[in-house]
Amino acid sequence: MSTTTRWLDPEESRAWRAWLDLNNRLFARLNRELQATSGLSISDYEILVALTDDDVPEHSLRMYELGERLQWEKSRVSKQVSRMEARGLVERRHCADDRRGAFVDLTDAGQAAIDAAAPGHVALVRELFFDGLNGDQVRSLGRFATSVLDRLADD
Amino acid sequence: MSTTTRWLDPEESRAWRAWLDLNNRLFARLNRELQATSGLSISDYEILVALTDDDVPEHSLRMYELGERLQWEKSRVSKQVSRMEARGLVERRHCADDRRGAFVDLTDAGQAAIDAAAPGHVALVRELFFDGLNGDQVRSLGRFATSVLDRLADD
DNA sequence: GGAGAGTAGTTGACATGGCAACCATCGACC
DNA sequence: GGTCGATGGTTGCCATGTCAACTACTCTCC
Repeated sequence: MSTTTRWLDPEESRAWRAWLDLNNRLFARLNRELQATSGLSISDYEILVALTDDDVPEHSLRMYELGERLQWEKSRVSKQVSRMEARGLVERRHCADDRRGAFVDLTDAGQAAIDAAAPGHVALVRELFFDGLNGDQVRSLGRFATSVLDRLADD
Repeated sequence: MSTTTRWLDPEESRAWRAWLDLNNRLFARLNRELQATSGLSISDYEILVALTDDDVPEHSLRMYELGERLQWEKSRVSKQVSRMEARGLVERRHCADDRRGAFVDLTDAGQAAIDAAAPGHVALVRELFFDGLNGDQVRSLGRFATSVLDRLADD
């Protein structure tokens, strides 16, 4: 506690600031673009992607499972689903087995929305993020992300 | 527009998801920690860091300059400063030269808050982010961030 | 079969961000 | 010196996220 702080050296400081800056702008840009072209927010998009994942039968998930997959708070899931339900992108359905529970079902409109939004979104991610990275760099980035996630695991 | 979408391959997809996940959790963790140990949010912290930067005379900046440095919307700066002013961390001061303008001054309490918060915050950034990166990797991460930022520049 | 712990989901209070509209002032130009 | 576009800042409205409390079940164990 009383140890002298090891501040970031200039190289690290630059890298850290660039990282912060990068993320702010990247997400802001992706969000704006998504909003402008398809009326979806990043959060909408993430829900829709989760529901259209290959291993999701019937495009339907329990609330809590959605939360686990996205690593979201349950209240966040609940509110996001409410907003999207109001716009007709998903529907809640009561769970017969567990009367506390609820399913979230993708609607046709939701499917249409993700179909319309995905190509442009992926293209932008590619353009901004992956262009200029070769295979090795993608792998090393992946390793780095994974190693930080490991250190974050003890939540 | 009618071109077939080039979806992300499995490697890219993993890297992208890991990246998203990483950022969510990293920022959440840094925020929680900062909040718990010093009662500051990341946004508070960023403002205080900007005001205590070496090249800032008198720990005082014009609102618009704060916005430029942080790359924040002006309304965001205004609101954040209001909240921090209410807690005594900064003060607004009228600008004599330009009667539209306002300075933001760091208060003693603000200085004390950043002094108290910085060591723990930096230590956590180091522990979570830089540990396990050698100098080469830091540099290559920095280059990557910079290259993406360039592509984002046309905002 | 009933008490109590745990789980699924919702809600309310609050902090935060973005966008657009607004006000006041500045500055350039006639 | 007056007009008009640009600039600095604030505000309101809305979307989003967190945390903590609350409801309603389910499960375990006696």
